[in-house]
Amino acid sequence: MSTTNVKHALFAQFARVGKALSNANRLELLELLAQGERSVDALASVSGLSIANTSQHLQQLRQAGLVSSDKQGLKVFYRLSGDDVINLLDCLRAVAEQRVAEVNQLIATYLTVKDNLEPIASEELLQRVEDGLVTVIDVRPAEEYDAGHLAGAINIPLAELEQQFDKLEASQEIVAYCRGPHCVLAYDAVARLRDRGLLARRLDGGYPEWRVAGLPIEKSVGEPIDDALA
Amino acid sequence: MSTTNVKHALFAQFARVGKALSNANRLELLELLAQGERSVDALASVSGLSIANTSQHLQQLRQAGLVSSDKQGLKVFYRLSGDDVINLLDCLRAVAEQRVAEVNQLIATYLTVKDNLEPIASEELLQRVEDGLVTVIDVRPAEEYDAGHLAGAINIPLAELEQQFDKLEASQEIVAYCRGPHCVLAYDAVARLRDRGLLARRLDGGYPEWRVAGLPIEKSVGEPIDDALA
DNA sequence: AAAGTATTCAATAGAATACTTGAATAGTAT
DNA sequence: ATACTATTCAAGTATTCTATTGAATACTTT
Repeated sequence: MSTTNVKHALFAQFARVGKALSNANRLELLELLAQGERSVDALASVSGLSIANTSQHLQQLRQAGLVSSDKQGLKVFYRLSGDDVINLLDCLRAVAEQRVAEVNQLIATYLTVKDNLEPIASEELLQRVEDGLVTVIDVRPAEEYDAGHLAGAINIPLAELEQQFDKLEASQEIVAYCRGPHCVLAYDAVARLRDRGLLARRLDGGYPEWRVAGLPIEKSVGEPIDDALA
Repeated sequence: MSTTNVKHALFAQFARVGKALSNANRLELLELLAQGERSVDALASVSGLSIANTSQHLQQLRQAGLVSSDKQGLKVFYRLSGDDVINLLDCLRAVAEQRVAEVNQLIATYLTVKDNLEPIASEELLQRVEDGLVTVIDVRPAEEYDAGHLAGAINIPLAELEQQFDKLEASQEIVAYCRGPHCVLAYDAVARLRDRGLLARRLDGGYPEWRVAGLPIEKSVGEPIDDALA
């Protein structure tokens, strides 16, 4: 193989990974898998895709090396093949946020809450948690919380936010987080909390970023995410 | 727009960036642009693509926000729209290297030179350059060297390596670098130098990574890369 | 063994992509 | 003005991708 061909072959392999990232549904599946491993039908029901379609996208992701799978009994569980995949996704999001005008427009129009809503950084949050100054809420579905969450966070799925106001102390600042840097759940939660007069902010990043950074986490169960628990 | 639609719209925007990374030729163009800005026909002739094809790929990259362009006289010059794009490309390469078996096979079969050929890290190289312990050679074409290179590096394009052995001191270690982490030029140069009995290593990363890391660089001219100089 | 469940496979239609060719545009030089 | 150059546009073809449908496979439970 000539030098030029090696170069082309290498670019072609890199392009396989790029291709895996070129479809919105696959990106959503990757974000879901970043929360923890899941079976095909769990992924299908959460993402809203058909089972067959989900299966095919997962196989493409596997061929690109981004996810791995194994069969446990009847079900096949998929997971990200490494933390470097989470980094890659965050790089992709960062570039898109920086460069694609529509992203900022979407965020500005539908997600941003007014005034002082800069997200809080991980290190700062960690400090304030240790000092007991904030209440951290995880607004993801219960099964994702169970698969792993920030140490000290309580789970209030977005759907139950209104009913569980009593869990929150009005005097303390509240920090909400969810699946990742642009996950709508946390934006939504913060907006609702602020509507009720609470001091609320969003964590800059979600559970996967926190975990990859080596910050403290807890797990309720050691099991894969199972939507039947929801 | 509902919350779910916002989420899908965001993933769709991220996917636009992924799509830009899904083609080997576009990745090659991005690597070339990481060396410095260039006109369409310079990119076409270096990459071996037709002019029209190159132009169309560049427009896709521009729509994804990865490159920007402006017309100077007759020519249109393209450049990466930010250093975060270089980071994204490195993330992509790193994941591919880690996860796609074929990448390692290509590297192992065609690029790796035997024994102690671990690449040298940027910080280590910087130290050794300051101590005068190494000769750093830039094996890219002269026009890329002119557009920017590691401070203190001398330019010996790969094609001229054999003729320019006299520039190298046999007693000193030689470090070669080129366009990026998997650029074949540096692998090739190191292999040839070692064949001649010189102590040669490869820099871990290329000029773009060095520059983005904030390490010292030099420029011969402030101009875009023009292949007519070659 | 038979029935049931989870996943994958296979076939398909419609859309998108890559590359080529030749024409159109915008700027430069004579 | 005219010729020239660099790039983009437009059209066409072969290929690839997405999502759907229904069948096939593999494992579990009864």
